[in-house]
Amino acid sequence: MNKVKHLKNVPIFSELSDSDLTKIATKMIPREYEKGKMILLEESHGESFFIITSGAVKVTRLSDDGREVILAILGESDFFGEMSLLDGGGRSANIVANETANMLTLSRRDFLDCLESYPKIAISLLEELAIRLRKSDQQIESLSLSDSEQRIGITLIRLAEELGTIKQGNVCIKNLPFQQDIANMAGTSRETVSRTLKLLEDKSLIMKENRVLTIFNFDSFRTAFS
Amino acid sequence: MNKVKHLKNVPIFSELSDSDLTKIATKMIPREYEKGKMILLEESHGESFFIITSGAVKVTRLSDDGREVILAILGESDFFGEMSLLDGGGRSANIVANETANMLTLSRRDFLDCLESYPKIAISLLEELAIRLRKSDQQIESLSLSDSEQRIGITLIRLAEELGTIKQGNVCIKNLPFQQDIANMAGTSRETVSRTLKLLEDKSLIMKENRVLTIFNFDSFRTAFS
DNA sequence: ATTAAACTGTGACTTTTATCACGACTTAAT
DNA sequence: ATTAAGTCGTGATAAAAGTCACAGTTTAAT
Repeated sequence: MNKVKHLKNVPIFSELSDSDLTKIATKMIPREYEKGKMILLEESHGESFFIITSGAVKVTRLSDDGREVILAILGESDFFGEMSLLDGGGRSANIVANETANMLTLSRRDFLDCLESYPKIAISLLEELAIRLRKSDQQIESLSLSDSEQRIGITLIRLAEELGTIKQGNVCIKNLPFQQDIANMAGTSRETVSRTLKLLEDKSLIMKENRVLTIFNFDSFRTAFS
Repeated sequence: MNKVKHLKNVPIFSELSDSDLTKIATKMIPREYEKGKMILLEESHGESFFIITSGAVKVTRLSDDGREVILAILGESDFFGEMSLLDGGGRSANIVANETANMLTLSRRDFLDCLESYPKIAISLLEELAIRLRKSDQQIESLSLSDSEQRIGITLIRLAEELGTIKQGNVCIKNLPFQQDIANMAGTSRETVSRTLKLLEDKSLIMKENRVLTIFNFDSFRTAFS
């Protein structure tokens, strides 16, 4: 029962004292979702706030014809669900467990109470949303005026920041998402991802074998693509 | 000196009492910006929070080669500048007066003080950011999987919601932005906007003459494009 | 270890959309 | 009223990227 330990890693809770965290922790219910299981549905009104304690989920939107846009991949200590709690709107994103994932959940009421009682949480959450909005704007920019190679490069950077581990300037992404998922993040087709990864490998910017991708010299890779 | 009146129209202040608003209003400094004047620069650290009392501004990002992506067009009672104040990050968006505009401004310190002193403001602001994030996600979706006709349609909807007036089911956008601006919002080229507007006019979905565009049957237009 | 299912690489073809070019039209200023 | 600058319409062309098809690999399950 080390809920408090998990909470400390979550940015929006990091400024609270242990005793406050303990109080909040008692209200949080742990849940487990198997790989592929839908956690939030597009049409349902959000009812809970979720913190990921292990595993990963993908945040998607589905078009009428079934094509999927991946907005983000979230991992340990990331959270979600706050959007529908805040603005009451349904139909935001779908969230699916990308691998078996454990969560701590907080009910709508308890979540809103927290915001009222601990203004620091509200302010931290504002910071977090501001950062996300910035990232969204960057992505809009990249989708608007980059070619597919740039977009895929930027997507690899997003993945590296989210899932990668750094080793002497190179970043290693274990458990690389499938090409189709990368395509859905970059707004392009699976085949184009395949060809582009090859191209980047020919340019010696990346290396990949099976599900592991290494970006050489991450800093210069980053400046080259954004 | 009717600052309070203006503040009441701004969603994030709407829940406060007149006396609180009066207190806040004394800290706000009015400023005027002429058409074309840059209000916030990409590289500068944000120093103020702005509320638009008249006129309009456009929020843009510029790529290295000078191409512009328009993220939003803001009008009366909209606000901006809160992002850099919240996360301290520089280099978010450029903001330019699209027509001569009047603002009320609040310094970084006063703004953050407001959030601490009036938790309601923080919560309202959270709602507002959640709504914006949702819109951004929608735009990412549309950029990812729509063709240019769809994207332009969606852009017209955004413009109509922001700038339009409703008349018996039709929406009329006076002061339609130039084709180049529409192109920069929709992530396409000026020529494609020209051809597409013609196409929509041929389909009798819209009508335009000079700087005025009318969308017929806005509801069905909306469902057709989103 | 075998098999089936899922994922990937790649060529050929097609579609979409950007770009270029240029004349026509508007608008605002002198 | 004339001009200049900015904006718009439209054809021709080219480039980028999507789609299709299918064989080769990898992965996971029995």
